[in-house]
Amino acid sequence: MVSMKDISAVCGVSVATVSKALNDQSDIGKETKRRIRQAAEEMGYFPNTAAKMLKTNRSYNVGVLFNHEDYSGLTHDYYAFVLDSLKRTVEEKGYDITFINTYKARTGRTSYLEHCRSRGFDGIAIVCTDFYSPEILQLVMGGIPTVTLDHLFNNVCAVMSNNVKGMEDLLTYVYNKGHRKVAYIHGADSAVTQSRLASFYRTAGQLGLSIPDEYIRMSPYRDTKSAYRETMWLLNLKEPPTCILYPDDFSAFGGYNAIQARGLRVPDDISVAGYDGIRIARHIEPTLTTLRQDTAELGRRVGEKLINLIEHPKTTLIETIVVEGHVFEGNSVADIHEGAEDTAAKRRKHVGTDSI
Amino acid sequence: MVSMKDISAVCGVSVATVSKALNDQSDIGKETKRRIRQAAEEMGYFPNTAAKMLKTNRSYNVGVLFNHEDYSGLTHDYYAFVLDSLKRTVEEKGYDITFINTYKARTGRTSYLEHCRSRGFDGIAIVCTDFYSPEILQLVMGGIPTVTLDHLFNNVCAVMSNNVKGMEDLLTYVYNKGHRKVAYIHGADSAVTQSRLASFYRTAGQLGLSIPDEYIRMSPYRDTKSAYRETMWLLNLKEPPTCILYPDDFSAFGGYNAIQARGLRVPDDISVAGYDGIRIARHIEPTLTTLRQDTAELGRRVGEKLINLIEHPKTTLIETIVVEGHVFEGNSVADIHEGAEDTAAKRRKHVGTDSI
DNA sequence: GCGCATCGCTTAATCGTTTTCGTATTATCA
DNA sequence: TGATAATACGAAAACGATTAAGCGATGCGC
Repeated sequence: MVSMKDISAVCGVSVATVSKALNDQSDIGKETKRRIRQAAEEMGYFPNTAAKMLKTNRSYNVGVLFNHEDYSGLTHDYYAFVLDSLKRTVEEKGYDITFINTYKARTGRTSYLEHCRSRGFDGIAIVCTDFYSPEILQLVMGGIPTVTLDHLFNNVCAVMSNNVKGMEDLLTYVYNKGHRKVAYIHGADSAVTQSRLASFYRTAGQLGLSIPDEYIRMSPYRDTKSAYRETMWLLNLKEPPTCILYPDDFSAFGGYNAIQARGLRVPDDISVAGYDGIRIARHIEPTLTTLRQDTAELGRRVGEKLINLIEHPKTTLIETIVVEGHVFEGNSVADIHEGAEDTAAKRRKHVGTDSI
Repeated sequence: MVSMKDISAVCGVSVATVSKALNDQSDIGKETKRRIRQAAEEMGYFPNTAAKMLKTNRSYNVGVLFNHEDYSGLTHDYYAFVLDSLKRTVEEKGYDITFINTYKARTGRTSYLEHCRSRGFDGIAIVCTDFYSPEILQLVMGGIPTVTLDHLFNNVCAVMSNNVKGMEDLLTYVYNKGHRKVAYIHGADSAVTQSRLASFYRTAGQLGLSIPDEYIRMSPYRDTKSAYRETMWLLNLKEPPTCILYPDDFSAFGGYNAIQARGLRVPDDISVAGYDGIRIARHIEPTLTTLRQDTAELGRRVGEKLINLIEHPKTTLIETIVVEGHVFEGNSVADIHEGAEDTAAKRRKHVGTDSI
């Protein structure tokens, strides 16, 4: 490990001079600077981050919180894509990403905040966790620049996918396709679920849709089995819906299965829409119509905001950034307008009809 | 940020004593140790990792290389699950995970190795990257304890999914279901592809299967469009296969689509098998029969090996660890034994038959 | 020629730890 | 009692960088 001292010895200058030359400070002669930089290059010098950190209190490292009880968000398409984009964004600016955790084999369990302070993270991004745990509250109050994803704390920057607009767009899309009997299987209770559900009701009202209570069901996120059951329940109604909205794309596939098991077809017999826009949804037939959240943009905005907070703490606004999604039009929602030569009919003609 | 100096002042001892007390060294009085630890607790002390690192040359931080040109492995189910497991494993032992990258906004681009040395990683896991780049070679030769996933370097520990056994099991499974005309769409050239392909040929030979050249096709990993085309090509053969093996599960779904577009059904008309065992494959009907790789075990073994290398460099074997997968039996492969009351027939009866 | 900036570099302190070596105190034993 | 050993603690150097302050040399205006 060649250090500045080694370079200073070789070049016959002091370490201070080396430091300044390498950091491109102004009070070093041109020629000296060149000599030093060349020597550093030749000797294979690279700065010791720990020493730099100790001295400057800057780590150029941001912590990312990404824990869930049972599974880490890594295995969740939505979060993984956001993280991927976040990673690119901060790396381009010279920051590294380290996962925040709570283990400490040698000293026993530590809190998230202690972990972050120990590591000297310049900032933290809270992407996926149980936002209601007191430890998280302690963390966001800890004074380290912080950005959260899809959750709002007082006085903390947040980047949120626009769930209100998203649900509005999705329901409106379905409405415009002629659907009047729309069921919504929503996810387990959370801030996100609340927004979507409220938006669903509001939009339904605006569109003049009347939604019977039995059309609103609950199924935990990403639980295909449960979505299957709820779908069956809806299909068994005296007056089943013509379209079902799901908490997420995974669940929508659970719906596909139930519908198929009943000998029905998507979208010919019943329409389905998901939420998220995970990759696979575009590769399975019938491709899923879903509200595609802009994960690339979400991650980018989290990263940019965080770095702004770090580098310009005074002038950076504490704000909530809202990122829009859009309806990805697959072919899981049929156009059922009166007499419409709809896709379902076209398909039926093409493939030949069977059951029902 | 309360430091040891603060504690020493409060307790009326030297910082050396504080350090020893906190590190549970033997040459400190019982009572003093208690006092110091209590004070540290009350004052909210936590060690400054940078200072510790500088002094001890240990970071308790491992670097993970996880880059691909176009997408990071994060968005890839297989790698994401491995990383998830790796993360748990090392965190339990008190290590953090930081992504290795190659940006350095302030000093220009750096090599992977420089980045690792700068950060002082105790070890590195190379999970997903272009193993043939010279920079990777430089990295693994850099003298930092290293474990690679699914790639073999000289004198470097590796954890490998058993592709030979995997393909053997999968093909044998398909054979046992009665299939004699088996096509294999393999992935783009790589060590992994080579193993699987070789194993495919060898196993076919052992089973007495003759595989016409036209049954062997190539399609890049996870490219559903390409898999679609290749599937079409196979279906257009004078004598199409009864079963198609795909490079991965994503591609298999591309196959599903082609088969469906032809008005055929999986598995009634043609059987399909994937590779990987990504989560969604178990939630789409017909559920995909696939070689499920044991991502949890793979990640765990990478983590354990790496920490052993770090903590016991002398006594830890440089070896290749092979992890077995297993055939996950979905219902995408039909039993086509002569006269078998197979699932396909059952399904046909149940659902009612249509086209073809 | 004198005062004063400017330039280019050095000295030395500092960040928060760890660790070696030394020393004062007490205990042990012949 | 005096020598020795064990115990408990402190002083100080070191890790590798940054940075404020200082200082000699040069150039410039008057």
